[in-house]
Amino acid sequence: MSSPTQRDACWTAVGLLDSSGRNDLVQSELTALQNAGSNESVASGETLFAQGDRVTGIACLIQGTVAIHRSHGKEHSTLLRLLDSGSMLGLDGVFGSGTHANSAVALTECSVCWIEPEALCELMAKSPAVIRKVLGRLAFDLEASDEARVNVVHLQVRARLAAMLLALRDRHGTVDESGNLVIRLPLSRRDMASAIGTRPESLSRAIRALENDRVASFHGKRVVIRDLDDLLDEIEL
Amino acid sequence: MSSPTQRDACWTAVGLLDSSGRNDLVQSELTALQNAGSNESVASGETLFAQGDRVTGIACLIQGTVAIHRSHGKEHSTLLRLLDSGSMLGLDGVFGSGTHANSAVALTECSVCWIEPEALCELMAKSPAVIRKVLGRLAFDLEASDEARVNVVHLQVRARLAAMLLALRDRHGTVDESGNLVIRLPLSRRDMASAIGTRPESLSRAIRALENDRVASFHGKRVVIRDLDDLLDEIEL
DNA sequence: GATGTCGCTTGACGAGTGTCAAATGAAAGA
DNA sequence: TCTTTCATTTGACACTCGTCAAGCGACATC
Repeated sequence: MSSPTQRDACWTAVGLLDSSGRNDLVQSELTALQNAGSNESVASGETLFAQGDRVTGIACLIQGTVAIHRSHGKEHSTLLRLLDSGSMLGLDGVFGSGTHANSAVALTECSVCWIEPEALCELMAKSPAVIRKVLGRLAFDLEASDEARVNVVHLQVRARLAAMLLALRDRHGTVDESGNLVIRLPLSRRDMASAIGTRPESLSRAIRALENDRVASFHGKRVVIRDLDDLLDEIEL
Repeated sequence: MSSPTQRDACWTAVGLLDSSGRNDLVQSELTALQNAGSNESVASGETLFAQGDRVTGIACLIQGTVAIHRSHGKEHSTLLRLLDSGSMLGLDGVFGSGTHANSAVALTECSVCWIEPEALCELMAKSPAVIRKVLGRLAFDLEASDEARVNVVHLQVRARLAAMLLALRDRHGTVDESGNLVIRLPLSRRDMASAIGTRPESLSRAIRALENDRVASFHGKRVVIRDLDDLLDEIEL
C-alpha cells in the first residue's frame, strides 16, 4: 500500500518520528507525500470508518479536519471530538475492543495515510518516543472527554458554547487587523449543537444570547470575539 | 521503596506481566505482597492523589475500589469513574500534562503499590505486552468516558441509573440462591448521583421509580434485580 | 435519654431546554 | 429567474430536573 520511505514520511508528518530521527524535513516530506499522491485523499463528508467496523488500520491525518461521531439509538448522534492534521485516528479501537466504537467523518477535504496496526506496534517496540506519542494522544482525548462530560453536567448551553469556542481557538482561531480573535468554525450548526450536547434550536438561542451581550458576533461560520476575557467569564459562572 | 521481586509481584497483580512470564503465581504473589506489607495500605476515604498535584508515580491498585473525581468550581464535583483491583491509576496524568487532572479517593480500604513513571517506561520498552496493557487501560477509560457523555446527553436520569447498575454488574455483582442479580453498591447516594451527572434528590426519585416498576429493589447499598432484561429495556428507551 | 450531626428522602416550585411547528434564508437545479 | 430543497432561526409550549425547604432515620456524643 505504501513504500517504506513513504511510510516514514507519514510517521514524521503526524509527529511520530523525532525530527532528529531518520527524517528531519517534516514539512517538505509532507508536501512531497501529498504531491506523490501516495496517501488517500478523502472528500469532505466522506466516512473514514464507521461505528461497528472492524479495525483494519490507523489513519494518520496529514491534512484536514475529522469529526468523531457516536450514534446512539436510531436518530441520536453525538459529536465527540474533532481531530486536526497531525492526529492519529482509531487508536481507541485498536487497543480496545478491536472494533470502532465511533465513526470518523471528514469535515474538510483530507489527506490520510493508513497504517496497519502491526506496523504501529513494531514502531512502538523500537522507539519509546513513539509510545509516548500514542499514549499522549489517548491521554489527551481522555482528558478532553472527561472535561466535556463535566461541562455538560455543570454548565448550561450558553457556557458550553463559550467553552467550545475557546477550544476551537487553538487550531481554528486567527487574529484580524484590529486585534480581534476570529474563529472559522469547521462545523455546521447541527454538528456544533451535537458537540456541546444540545439541539440546533437551543444552540441558535445561545448564539443570539452571546451576540446580544456583545460577547461574540456570528457571521455564518465566522465568529469574531473582541475581548477574550468576556468568553472566559462565561464559563466561570 | 520496594525490592525488585516485590515490584515484579506488583506488576503481576495488576496484570502487567503475563502469567507465562517471570512470575506465574498471580494470586499467591498478591497475598504474599499483602502479608509482607510492602505496599501501602490506604484507608477508606483517604486521597491517593489530588487534582492539580504533580504526578510522582503510577498507583497500581492491588485491592479495593477507588473513585476518580473532578472538582469544578467551588462546590461542584463529578465522579468520573471507578477503578477496581488490577487497575493502574494516574496514567492520564503521566502521559498528559504531568499534573493530575482529577483526584483519586479510596472508597474501600485499599492496598496500593506505587511505581515511578520511569520504571513503567522501562518496562514498556522491554515488553510489548506491557505497552498493550497500558494502552488498553487508556482506551477503555476513553471509551467509557465517551459512553457516559453520550448517556448524560441522550438519556434521562432513570435510564442513566439503569446504565450505571449494569456497569457495576461486572465487578460488584453476584447472583443469589434464587438466581437474582445482586449488586453491592460501592458508593454513597451522593457519589452515585455525581457519577450519573445528577443530584441526590433526583437520584432518589429515580430509585423510587425503578422500585415502583419492579425493575430493581434497593435496600441500602444492596440492589436486587430479578430480570436483567428489565434493566436493559430502561436504556433502550 | 436527650441532643446534634449527617445522609437520605419527600414535597413544591421554577428555570432551562427539548419538542413541535412555522417562518426565513441560502444554495442548487430547472 | 423561479422553484425546490435543506439548514437555520424563531416562537409557543411541555416536561424533566435542579433548587430550596422540611422531614426522617441512623449514629455518635453529651
